[in-house]
Amino acid sequence: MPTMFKKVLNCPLFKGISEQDLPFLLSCLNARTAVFDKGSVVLNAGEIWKTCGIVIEGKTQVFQYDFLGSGSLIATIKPMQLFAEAFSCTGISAPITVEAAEKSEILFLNTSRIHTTCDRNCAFHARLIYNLLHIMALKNVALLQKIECMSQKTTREKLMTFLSMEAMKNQSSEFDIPYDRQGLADYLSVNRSALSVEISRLAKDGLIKCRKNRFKLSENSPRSFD
Amino acid sequence: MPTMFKKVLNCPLFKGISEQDLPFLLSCLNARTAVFDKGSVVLNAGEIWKTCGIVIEGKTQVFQYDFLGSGSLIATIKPMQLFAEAFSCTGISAPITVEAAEKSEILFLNTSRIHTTCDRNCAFHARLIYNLLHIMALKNVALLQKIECMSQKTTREKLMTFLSMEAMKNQSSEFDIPYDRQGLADYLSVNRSALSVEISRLAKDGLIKCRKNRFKLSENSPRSFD
DNA sequence: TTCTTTTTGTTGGATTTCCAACATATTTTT
DNA sequence: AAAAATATGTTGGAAATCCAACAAAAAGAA
Repeated sequence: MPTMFKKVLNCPLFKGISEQDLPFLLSCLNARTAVFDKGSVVLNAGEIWKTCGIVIEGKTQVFQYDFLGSGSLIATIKPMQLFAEAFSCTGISAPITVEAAEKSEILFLNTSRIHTTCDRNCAFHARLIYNLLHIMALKNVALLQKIECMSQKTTREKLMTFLSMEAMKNQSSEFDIPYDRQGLADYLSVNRSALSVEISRLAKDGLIKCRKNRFKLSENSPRSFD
Repeated sequence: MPTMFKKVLNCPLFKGISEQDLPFLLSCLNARTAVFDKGSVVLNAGEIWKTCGIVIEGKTQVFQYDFLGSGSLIATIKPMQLFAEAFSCTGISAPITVEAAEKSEILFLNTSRIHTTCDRNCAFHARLIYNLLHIMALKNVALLQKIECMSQKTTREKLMTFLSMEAMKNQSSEFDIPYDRQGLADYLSVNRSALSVEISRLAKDGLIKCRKNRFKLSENSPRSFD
């Protein structure tokens, strides 16, 4: 456990929390850890989930099973990332299943203990609430951006919308994207080969330059960010 | 102002707050109201926004302007609904523009005052934080559901995913949807006429029954909820 | 009611995407 | 360095979507 303390301080949820406060805080949040073998189920769809999870070590994957029973990968949760925080806040039954993609150690926190100020009225509690709000707000923005990309009509527009956003984030017309081709295709919800075709076409039309994961929007592109 | 007090108590953000506490709370949150004429801009894209807004009366619309400068409607905000709460929590510059669709009265609240416990350590503050977390979590879930629908490959799958979710929410295989055909087409990001075709086809195939906005999933449909 | 306006359904052709199959390039392993 | 594995680019036909135009139905106004 103590070895885990130092790691967990890097989690955005505990940003600004000092190392000596952490043990109190974790007991306050009813924290418990568990280790899951590769392929085992961490959270089953349909359950009412009162805790959020933080991946300490390993990797878990979030699946959504549709009405036909076939599952699609929604997200991959890496160390220090949260999952199920939204569902545990709403009290609805989880529409997702979480599985360990490899042997993983998970830290579970009672979500309601985060926003319920405890008797001890600890100072770090306010910071924790701020952090959780911040994380949820960021996820919200990220989801909105994905929707904005996906709702474009053509693959070309989806791609340009995505690249414009990335340029904006990086404050530069030249930047690396965090996906490989298949990953980007999944994110934009288009066919991989169709995506490759469109990247080539945009390059041929002089709107972008692209080498591997590095893109550059041309100056004559509708908006540039130099 | 006092006439507005009673109305605002119905806003989910103030759920559980008593009428006599409200004035203190509003001053705590640096509340101010403003009236916007039809067509005027409430919030301009690019600004760093420190407040969230609540529509008291009227209607506002949220637009997202893409890299070509053409805007698409993201959401319509009706009385007692919040907007810009996610952006004001993150501190990023707003990627959206909010306009008054009709003459509207807006209540602005300093978001940071919500999660920063004030000196007075007021009891209702905890409730407010809980409410804000709940609202953001619900939005998060709603966005995830929209993404799940949109990421289906075919119009038929998009539609069935949406209808299954609605059936789940209503705990029944028969339910009303909150969109007309054009609205549903926009939500799923498909062509309206293609949507109509698919609804007819699903009905012909016996998977659903549909009359106006009322749908019924058939018993032989992959999942039913009776 | 009748007329007008709005919403929804239907059709066919143009356009776009998907998909499988394969070529080429890049990375990793031996 | 060679071989294997993985990632990316390219092609053409099949399938799905878009789109405009119009028909039918429903809702609202006169």
